[in-house]
Parts: sequence; C-alpha cells; structure tokens
Amino acid sequence: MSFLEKGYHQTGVRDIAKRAGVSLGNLYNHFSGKHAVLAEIAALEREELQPFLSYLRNDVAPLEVLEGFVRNYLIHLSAPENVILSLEIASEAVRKPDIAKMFLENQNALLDALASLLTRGVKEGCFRSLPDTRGAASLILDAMEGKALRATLQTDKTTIGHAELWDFIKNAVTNPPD
Amino acid sequence: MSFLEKGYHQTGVRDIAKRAGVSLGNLYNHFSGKHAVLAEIAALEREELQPFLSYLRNDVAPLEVLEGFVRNYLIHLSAPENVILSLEIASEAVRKPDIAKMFLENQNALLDALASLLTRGVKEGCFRSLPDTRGAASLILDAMEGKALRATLQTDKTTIGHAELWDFIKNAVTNPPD
DNA sequence: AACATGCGAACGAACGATCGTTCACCGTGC
DNA sequence: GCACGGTGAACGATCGTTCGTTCGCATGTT
Repeated sequence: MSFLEKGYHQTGVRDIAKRAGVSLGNLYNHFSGKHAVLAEIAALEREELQPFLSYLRNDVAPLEVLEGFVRNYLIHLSAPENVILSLEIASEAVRKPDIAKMFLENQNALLDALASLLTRGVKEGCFRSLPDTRGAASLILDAMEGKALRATLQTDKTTIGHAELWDFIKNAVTNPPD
Repeated sequence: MSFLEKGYHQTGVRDIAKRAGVSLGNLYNHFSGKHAVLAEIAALEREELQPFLSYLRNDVAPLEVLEGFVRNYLIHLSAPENVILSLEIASEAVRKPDIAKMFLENQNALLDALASLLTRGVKEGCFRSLPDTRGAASLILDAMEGKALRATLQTDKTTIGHAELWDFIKNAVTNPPD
C-alpha cells in the first residue's frame, strides 16, 4: 500500500486505484472520494486491534496477561508499517473530525481493555493500588507507542527490547518486593 | 502559519510566501525549496525547547524541578499548535531523513536533560532507585505527549489536568511513603 | 431458441485547479 | 552601464473528480 511509502497526501488517486487493481473511474463507484479510502483504512485498524483486545480479557493471572500483552503489542508496533499508518492517520485526524473519531475509538478500545485488566489486577492484589487505572493504562500505551516511533525514525535499526520495557512497567504497576 | 491550519503538504508554496510577506520568487532566494522551509521550522523547534532544557538543569531539589517541568511542559503541550507541529514533523520525518535527524535531536536533548535530572535525584535520594533513568525519562515525555495528542483530537475541549498526571509521575519516581 | 431491452459495473479521457520550480525582466543605487 | 535583490508570469506535471461511454449479463418477449 502506497500510503506507507509515500504518505496519504503524496499518493494520487490513480496510484490507489492501480494498486487496488481497479480503474480510476471504478474507484469512485466504491468510495465517495480519496478521503473515504483513508477512513476505510482507519476503520480496518480496528480489526487489527481485535486480537489484543481479546487477549487482554484473558481470565488468568493479570501480571502474566499484562506481560504477554506488552510483548505482543510491542511486536505489533515493531513493524514500521503500523507506526507509520498510525502517524498518518493521527496527522489527518487533526483536520478531519471523522478520522479523529475513529482514531480515538480505536485508542479508547485498547485503553479500556487495558484499564480493566489493571483494575482486576488491583482487586486481586497482584498490582499495587493504582488510583487511576485508566491513566496508568494510557501511560503504558503511550510509552510503547513513543518507543516504537523513535525506533522507526532511527536510521540504525535498533529493535525495541522487551525486557527493559517490561521491567519498567512491572515496577510501575506492582508493589515493591521488599 | 498555515502548516498548522492545512498541514505541510496541503499548504502551497504561494501560501507560504504570502504569509511570510515575500514574493513567490523571492522565497526561493531564501530557501532552496519547500522542504527547506519545513526543515527550518523543525530547527526552530529546538529553540522553543531551550527554556525547558535550562529549567531542567536547575540545581535545586530534583522533585521540585521535576514538578515544575511537568507543569510547564504540559502548558506548552496544551497549545494545540505544538502538538500539531510535532505531528506534522514526525510524519514528514518518516520519509525525510534530515527531518528525522532534527526531530530525534530535539527529542533526545529533552530526554537527556530529564534523564540527568532523574539520575541526580536518585543519587541525592529524593527518587527511588531507577535502573534506567533514560527509559524513565522517555516514559514521562511519551506520557505527556500522548496525553496532549488525545486532548488535541478530542472535540470537547478537555484541558489536561496537571494534578492527576503529576500524582502518577511522582508515584512512579519516588519511594512509596509506607 | 432467438432476439430485444434494461441495468449497473467498469472504464479512462477530459476538466479545471493547483502543485513546486524556474527565469526573464524590472527598478534601484552605484 | 552595471550589478543585483525582488518579482510574478509561465512551465510541465499532477492533483481529485466527473461523466459519457462501453459492455457483460440477467430478464422479458416473441
């Protein structure tokens, strides 16, 4: 997909049509315009998130679910295409409310699932008492996404280490061992 | 500046020239092209960061410096123009290595300053023992920027509360009170 | 079975607008 | 007369979108 290679605004409608294997005119039979194509892609991101959402709803030990989530979501974010696409969508969301709506919905879905895992963990005593689980959840997600962005922009291909990130998150979320 | 209103790629060179109060032709006497204009803006961001850098080098109690920084940087990020500009630059950085270089330099400058504050705090005993101060610093910055992005995209103008964020950061960084 | 009709998916030429960039020209101060 | 900073018309390319046209196929009529 050429939104990844050239970016949304640098990609012409002819490119999109060619890559999709349809003619220019026919593209407009399926989409109301270029904007609708991006909207569709943003909507598809939702489905990409689905596995993570169901993973977070695992009913086993919260700490292990959290670690598994961090590991898996980190792998997801290590693919530059996911970072670039999020960036592209976020950029467009600034000026296009319908894109912003989808972007936030997707983010919130993940946020809610992670927050409720944290809440469960606190209740079950695996986690320290977190006054604001939603805030903590967004901290974790932001940290991962920020890390992924930096890794993507770096020319030297530094992969993101799971261990160091997980250590930090674990410390932030569990009671100190004493 | 119309990069904010329309985005970099949606802004024509004629717009840029008009806003800058120079003729179209003369713009090319000052800049080698449209790209160079964005590069210049990315470079200027560096100077915007300067006050925060010097603030972080304050030699007083680390915890207070940190709180002051969080407060001030949050105010900075509460202005949507700063979030949008960062997003715009980050998007372009994906495909333009020289922009990426500046973007990362700016980020790293802040990261280093914050990390060394944390290191000092750990040494002086105000902070808990943080194994990876740089990681912790990037966590703090990512959290703030993530929050700011969400606030910018939200239609309802929710301002970012300092108190709740500071509580979280303080907890993450200081020893528990017992 | 053969033919006529209508439907809608697919197409790409064409449109006007705008893009980033160049460059011949102009006025001004020496 | 010369040098030069400033100018905007002009250029070729490409943009997103429209729309007249084609054509395969299902349906209806003899």
